[in-house]
Amino acid sequence: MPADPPLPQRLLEHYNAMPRGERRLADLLLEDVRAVIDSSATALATRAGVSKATAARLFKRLGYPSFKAAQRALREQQAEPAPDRYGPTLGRLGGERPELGQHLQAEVRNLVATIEQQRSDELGQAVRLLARAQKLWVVGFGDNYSLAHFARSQLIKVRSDIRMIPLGGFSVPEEFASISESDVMLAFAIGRRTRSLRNIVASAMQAGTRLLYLTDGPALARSGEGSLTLKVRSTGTAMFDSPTAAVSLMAYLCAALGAHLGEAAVQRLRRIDAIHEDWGELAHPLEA
Amino acid sequence: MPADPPLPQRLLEHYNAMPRGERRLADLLLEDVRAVIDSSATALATRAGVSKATAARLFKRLGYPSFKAAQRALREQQAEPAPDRYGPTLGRLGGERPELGQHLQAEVRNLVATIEQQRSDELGQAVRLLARAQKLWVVGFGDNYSLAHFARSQLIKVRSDIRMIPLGGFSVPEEFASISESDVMLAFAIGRRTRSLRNIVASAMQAGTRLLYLTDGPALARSGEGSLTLKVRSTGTAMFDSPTAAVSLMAYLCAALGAHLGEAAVQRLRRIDAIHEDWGELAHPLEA
DNA sequence: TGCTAATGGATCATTTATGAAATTAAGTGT
DNA sequence: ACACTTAATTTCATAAATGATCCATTAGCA
Repeated sequence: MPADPPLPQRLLEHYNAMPRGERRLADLLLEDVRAVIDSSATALATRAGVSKATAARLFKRLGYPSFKAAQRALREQQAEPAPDRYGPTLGRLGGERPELGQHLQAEVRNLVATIEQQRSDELGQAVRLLARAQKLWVVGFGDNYSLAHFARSQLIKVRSDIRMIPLGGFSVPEEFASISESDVMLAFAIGRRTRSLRNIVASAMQAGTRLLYLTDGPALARSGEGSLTLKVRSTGTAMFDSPTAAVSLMAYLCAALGAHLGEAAVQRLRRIDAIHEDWGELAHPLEA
Repeated sequence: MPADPPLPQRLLEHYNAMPRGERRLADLLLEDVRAVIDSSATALATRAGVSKATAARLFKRLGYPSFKAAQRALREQQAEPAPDRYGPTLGRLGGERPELGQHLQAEVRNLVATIEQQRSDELGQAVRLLARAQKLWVVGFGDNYSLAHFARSQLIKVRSDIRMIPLGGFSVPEEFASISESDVMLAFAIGRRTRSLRNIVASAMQAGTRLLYLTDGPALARSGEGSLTLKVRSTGTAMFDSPTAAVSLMAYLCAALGAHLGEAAVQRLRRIDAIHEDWGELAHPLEA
């Protein structure tokens, strides 16, 4: 019943005050608190590249009397009712704010897992897809729309001919009709997958368009020839999933595409900046 | 012509290797690079709560021969014709894919710094703002549109009466006219801030609307009564900044709002699910 | 031009952090 | 109950980090 703060919380609270070595270990734990439960202090220290002494000190700093005590406490916490998803919200109603530390912990895990899971050659292939597409179709329905919008807003800084689906209030099939074999479709399928997505993906494959498919679910079924699935993790702590890792991966891909395109991309960026500047001036020539 | 990397890049690169004091200063600079140009080393050190010596050492670590040299270099970069954010890219052109590991590290740093920087009472206040607003105006221009869209798509799952600005092809002032004192505006100001944003924020304040302002820059100027600025870090490793941390913070806020609203939110979610299901069935009753 | 104030850079004494090794505690098997 | 093993904790010498202080240089000003 004492309900001491969970580990991620404590890590956050003391993060600033930690010296380098301890921070190294803290970073590790932020990625994976379970490690404390499973591993020994020695193993932990080794994994983080610090000495056992440092590990001991960290747990003291966090307010535990010792590593052992911390481990015990955490094991107990772990054993307690495993609240999950909507259920718990119903259960612990009444304005209980979810733990920030938990959130961070989950996000970091997602991020690390997502990024580490990527195969270098696949990323390279993805970048090439994005670069060589004649037209690029960015697809995101429902909750995926924001993600798609983000992707497009970054990609358009670096190359031209990018279409968005769905577009404004326009009917999808009409827009989609102009897709061709030399195009590429970048489709987002995080969380709830809609009918529309399945339909359009199916149509695209039928049309022979190559596909770059970002999902937190299973890979594309018949992903043959040129199509590619990138998996991301989006598990959230409370109520909703979080597209953070997807955003991050997409940000990376855009940067990578920029680097890939090289001079062309840079020039495009410059042009965009110039126009921005002009417009800024034109709109309000009075501002300081 | 050597086109040395800009300050934030360097800061991130060396961040892990920095001892506590230098890190404190680095954090300050990541929030406000301009400080180097404007302030003296002494002032900087004082602001960060470290000694001059530490400041000097930091700049040495970053690869500059001295603080002065760094300041000079940065002033030049700043003064250059176009905002040369892309300079470095030009330097290492030619399809070099940016380092995945670096990206990940930077993202995690941003995340941790962003989350850790939030004050619990402010987050609580933010949630209350979101909860009590009669109407909620979600504002995001330019690159911030995706973010705003994401925010709205999550928030709408949990409460009603959320407006989006800008909306479709509609003129902003016309929409905005109906704002009232009992409303709240959630405004995103990551990266490039547009005229429109400044205008609308100014108008909102004038109208007495409370503001929740998410930014990677300086806080809102006259943030009196009820308005609130949440700072996020968005420093990217290559070419573009990354809104990852902002997305994550927003995801948290939405979850927190859900918890805050409690039963009401859960019921709303259920209703939404039900409708989804109905529609799904109705649209394609044949699918497995 | 010469004086003053301020700023940056370097030095060094002090504090703090760190790992190797010694010590203690907790098991394990006999 | 007794070695014996293994892991945690403490100790301590060393290394690193830090800030106060001093000196040199520059900028501002009369």
